[in-house]
Amino acid sequence: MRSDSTLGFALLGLLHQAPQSGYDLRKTFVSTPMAHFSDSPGAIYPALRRLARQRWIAPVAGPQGGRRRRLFQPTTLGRRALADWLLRALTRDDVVRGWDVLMLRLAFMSGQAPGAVVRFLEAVERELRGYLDELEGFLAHKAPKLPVGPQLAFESGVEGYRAQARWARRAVERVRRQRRV
Amino acid sequence: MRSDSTLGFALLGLLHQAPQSGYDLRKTFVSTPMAHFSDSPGAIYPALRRLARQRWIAPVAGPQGGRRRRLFQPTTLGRRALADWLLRALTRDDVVRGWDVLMLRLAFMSGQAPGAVVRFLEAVERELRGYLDELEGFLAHKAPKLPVGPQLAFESGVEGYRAQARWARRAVERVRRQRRV
DNA sequence: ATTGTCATGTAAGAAGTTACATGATTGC
DNA sequence: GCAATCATGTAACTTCTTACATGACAAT
Repeated sequence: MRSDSTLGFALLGLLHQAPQSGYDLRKTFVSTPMAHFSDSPGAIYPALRRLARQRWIAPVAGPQGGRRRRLFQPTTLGRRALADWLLRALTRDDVVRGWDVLMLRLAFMSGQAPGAVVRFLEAVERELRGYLDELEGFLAHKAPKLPVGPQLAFESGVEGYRAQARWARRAVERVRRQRRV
Repeated sequence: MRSDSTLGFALLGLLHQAPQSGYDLRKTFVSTPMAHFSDSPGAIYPALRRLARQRWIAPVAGPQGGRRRRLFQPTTLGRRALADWLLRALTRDDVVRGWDVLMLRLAFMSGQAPGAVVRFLEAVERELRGYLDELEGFLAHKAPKLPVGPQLAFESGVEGYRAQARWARRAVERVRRQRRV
């Protein structure tokens, strides 16, 4: 049992920051601009049960009295699974089709081994440059023959990847500078 | 019956360009860089059956002999449904969370009423600017207090929306110029 | 006491994934 | 004849969505 949905890892990462209830997690999803997860109880409570079933999280004794709240906390196994997921080697596919997931991993990565963020960002930039080289070929030779609609849609994609590559470059420099201090 | 999954509309749009078989559509998905749809038969054939069941597409008599192939073609009802989907009014949510779907709509929009593409792109830019205004507020006041990871992840998002806004601006100008000729 | 909101949950169904199954046809 | 591949399909499973259900606490 070494896998879960993205939602599962998002919950695991948030619980790693602080033990919380399902209701707390839902509130985080509605009030936070960074990730676009659903706040539906039909997704969150079953996901929490999945995590609990495979012993990645466990209930914590909360404050007695007041409203009923079930607080959860990652287990040792869960922390290891989170670290594995965060530090997993990057693939081209992660960068091309899974940008949101990558940014989720980046957001949770601060607490991991020093240097992990730098290595992660360097890998992101490397894969992006590689993919952009492929795209430039298509852009030069085949894209001009397309109708306006598809052509614009394709260019939007290319511009997106370019922007991400620039962002990655600056991010690497910034994190390197910070660590040196 | 006025809805379907994104995959359903992608198939409908491709069938509108030319009657094809499920196998043809799968090949389009693997060989085309613009949309990242799955080529799995377990997704495509059931989706085609859904479309056929609600009378949006119908089988066409293909060339006799040769391999067995079931060609499909949109019905009048299906063409109308496609047009409705393509020309549907834009929401903030379409732009913020559904970029890929928007670009799919743009790619299929060439065949629709003249001016549709311009109006579409103008709406995209308008919604993007509005959302960016919201983001700038967060970026100035709350983002600096975040840890590096979340901060970078957030900035990546902002950079993405900025790039899309620039792209939309240029796209509007280009399409306007073309139409004037 | 009653009403609202907090907090957790479940049921039914949609859609996609992986993996397997099945013929038919083509190329050699 | 036989292997490869073309082409369609199905089965089991996972996850998420929408909508409803339930009860406990809080405020008045």
